[in-house]
Amino acid sequence: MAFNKKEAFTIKEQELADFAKAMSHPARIAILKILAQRNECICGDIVNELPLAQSTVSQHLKELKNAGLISGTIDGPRSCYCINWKAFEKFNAGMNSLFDSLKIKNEKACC
Amino acid sequence: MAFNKKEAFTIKEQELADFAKAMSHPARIAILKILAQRNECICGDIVNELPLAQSTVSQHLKELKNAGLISGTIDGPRSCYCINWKAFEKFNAGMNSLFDSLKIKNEKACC
DNA sequence: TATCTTAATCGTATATTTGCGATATACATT
DNA sequence: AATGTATATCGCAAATATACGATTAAGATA
Repeated sequence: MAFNKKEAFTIKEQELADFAKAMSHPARIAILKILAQRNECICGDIVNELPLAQSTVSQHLKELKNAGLISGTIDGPRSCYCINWKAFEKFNAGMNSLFDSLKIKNEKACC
Repeated sequence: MAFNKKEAFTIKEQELADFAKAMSHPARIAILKILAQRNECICGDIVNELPLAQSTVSQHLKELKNAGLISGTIDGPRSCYCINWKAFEKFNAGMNSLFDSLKIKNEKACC
């Protein structure tokens, strides 16, 4: 019964939801934080910083990459990841367009 | 084996992730959009606007409420929901503090 | 009181996510 | 060539999320 109804919504709604989903786990927030704090690209040092197995971290990195929030390049035997800054700007823009109307009408809210 | 490792991360990381999770489904984005566009509180008209069963919508509303993104009050036989504007400000602040460092160092990114 | 309307909750089926160990792959080093 | 190191992927188990119909509860109306 639990068929996927996600495609019944607009592309914009789905995109915003996908962004949010990519950030919906503390491990992935932590990864983004690490990437943001170090200005050089990081490979598997991330694994050492997190309380998770290597395979699990790799999986989280893959999800962030699929969502477009980070990009990764292979550098010899290791991988290098960076934040995709433009993706976050897009996310921000989507959020703003969602709530712009609210900012104006906010004072009329009843609960 | 898939024990919940979420509590191994910081409170801030968990809070940001919880926010994101609440918005990680297009139906919930759509609900927020409806609440933002109408400046008066909405009850179950939301159900009519969405391609989902009443029980499913109710479940999504509950999740948004648990996450603190909306508030709801009972008005006779119906329920009235509103966006919790302060919650979104907090979310925004959390996002900004996550990426402030990146804004400065961005030009050094290597991939 | 009997009935209707609105919305929450329960029970259930299915889908997706999370996490790990094991394995595979790819480059480096000896 | 053999070994070591770094990472991705596979396969599996457990946990969570999604969705719906049925039921319940509470207020409104006949």
